[in-house]
Amino acid sequence: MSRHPSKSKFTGSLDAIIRPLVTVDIAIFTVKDEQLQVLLVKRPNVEQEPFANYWALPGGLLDVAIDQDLNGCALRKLKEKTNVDTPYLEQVGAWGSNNRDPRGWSVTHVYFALLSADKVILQQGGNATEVAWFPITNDNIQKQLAFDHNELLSNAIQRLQAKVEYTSLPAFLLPDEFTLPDLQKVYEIVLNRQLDKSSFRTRILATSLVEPVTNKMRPATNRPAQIYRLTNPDRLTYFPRSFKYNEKTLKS
Amino acid sequence: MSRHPSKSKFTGSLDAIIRPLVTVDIAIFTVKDEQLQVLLVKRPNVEQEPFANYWALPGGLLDVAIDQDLNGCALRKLKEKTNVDTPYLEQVGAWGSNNRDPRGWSVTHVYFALLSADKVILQQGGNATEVAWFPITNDNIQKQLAFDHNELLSNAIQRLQAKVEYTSLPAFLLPDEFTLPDLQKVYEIVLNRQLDKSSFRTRILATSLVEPVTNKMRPATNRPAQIYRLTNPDRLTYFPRSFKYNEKTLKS
DNA sequence: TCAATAGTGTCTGTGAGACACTATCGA
DNA sequence: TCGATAGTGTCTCACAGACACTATTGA
Repeated sequence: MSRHPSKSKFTGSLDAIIRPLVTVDIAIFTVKDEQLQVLLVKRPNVEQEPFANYWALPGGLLDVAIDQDLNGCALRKLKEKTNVDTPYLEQVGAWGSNNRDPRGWSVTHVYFALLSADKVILQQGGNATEVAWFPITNDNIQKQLAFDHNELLSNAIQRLQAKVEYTSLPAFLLPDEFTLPDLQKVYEIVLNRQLDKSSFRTRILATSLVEPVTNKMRPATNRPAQIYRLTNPDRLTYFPRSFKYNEKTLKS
Repeated sequence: MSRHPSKSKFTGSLDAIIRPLVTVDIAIFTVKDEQLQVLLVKRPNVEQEPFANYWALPGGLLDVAIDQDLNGCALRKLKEKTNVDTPYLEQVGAWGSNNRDPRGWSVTHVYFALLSADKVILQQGGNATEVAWFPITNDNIQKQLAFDHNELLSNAIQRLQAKVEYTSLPAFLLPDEFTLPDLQKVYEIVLNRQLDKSSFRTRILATSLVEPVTNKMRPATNRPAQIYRLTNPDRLTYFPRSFKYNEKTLKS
């Protein structure tokens, strides 16, 4: 296949086809102040831009001149807002219809990213758009967002929570070095429920997810905690069972 | 939001944006001849159509005039090929890049559908395109497909197999009435490995997935089998644990 | 010594897997 | 009676959850 086929012999027949708008939106999550938070941007108040002054997921139009692929587009938009370029990034899905954007038929591609709060430098600038963290409470955001972004965010949260039940995803929300109580706390924040300490530790230590940083303890006014780091910072660990495994049927 | 916003006040600014091609491709699975099979169509041998005579996943361009949303587009294309209009349908994800289609930047939205073979009427007609079932052997298709469809299909198969480990998905590959040995057989075909009869039956009957059709047995030259049907034909059942749950880490 | 948090041990329950066993049909 | 497949019972094992217990620090 040709890489830049703009003058390919195949282009002719498709020029007449009406193409929908194609966008990417990202739910960027972090844990700050003992809460799961998501990054939102305020939409500009300018002519021809719908949902002026509404808060929205960061994202926007795919740029066929810049973006090589969909993931690259998501990474570009993430970097513009947070200056982070190697997050945990996962595609949640695509939503497309003739009525989700007043400008016409549009398809958006939703990603979620997980970041440690200490790695983010919020880019409050550029075109004067505001950028801020908002807490997720009761597994949702308490705010009316632009477009169908409430639904998109809700799906991203559900995906996140579902995978947290049986994977090491929350580790990507922490700094490089952390204690097991830190890790448990992040699980509890994302899942919005308490976990048992003993079974949590057994489960984590039964895998090779983390390794202790030898002779490094977190000092405190109580018993100090062993400091760990990820054995393989790019690997997602799957646990043999889900944390809770006693509900049976869900909607198709 | 306006439903048909072609004359909206917001349209003006976006006319200059170069938009990628937007398509939908579907991996339509069934079980026939004791094999998992996928429906493929042969690409036409006409001017300006890339990959002439290659087999491909059914699908193609989104039509903003006909399709209300992405799922609707997938259902339309499914119906065109199989005449089925209520399959199990699930979005696998989106793949978009500047080099996956020689005609230019394109995004495709991959779905998989599960059908009982007895419900399908293959539409061998119209524009003389060939349509046929191809078996999945060794968890893959042994054939060079058009575009990046080998990769798309491979992802659909992986998603299917992963979910079969802990859901009732294979039930959608069977006729309305079936026996438990039938159901176990379909699991084994999709997973490409044997399952233990006793634990399989315990697991299925511990849920309300199926109900017996009273006094209806499948006659045979041996002990006849009880016939069951789905308690709720549109519901997907999740089992408390995966069939196999002893592998630990996978790539991020 | 005490408060506070880190970390361990022990017991229970659930459900998957292995596998031997019984049941029921037609030929 | 026998072959073949349907269907059951029993035992083991892994792991989540509950919860009581011990360990280690600074103030």
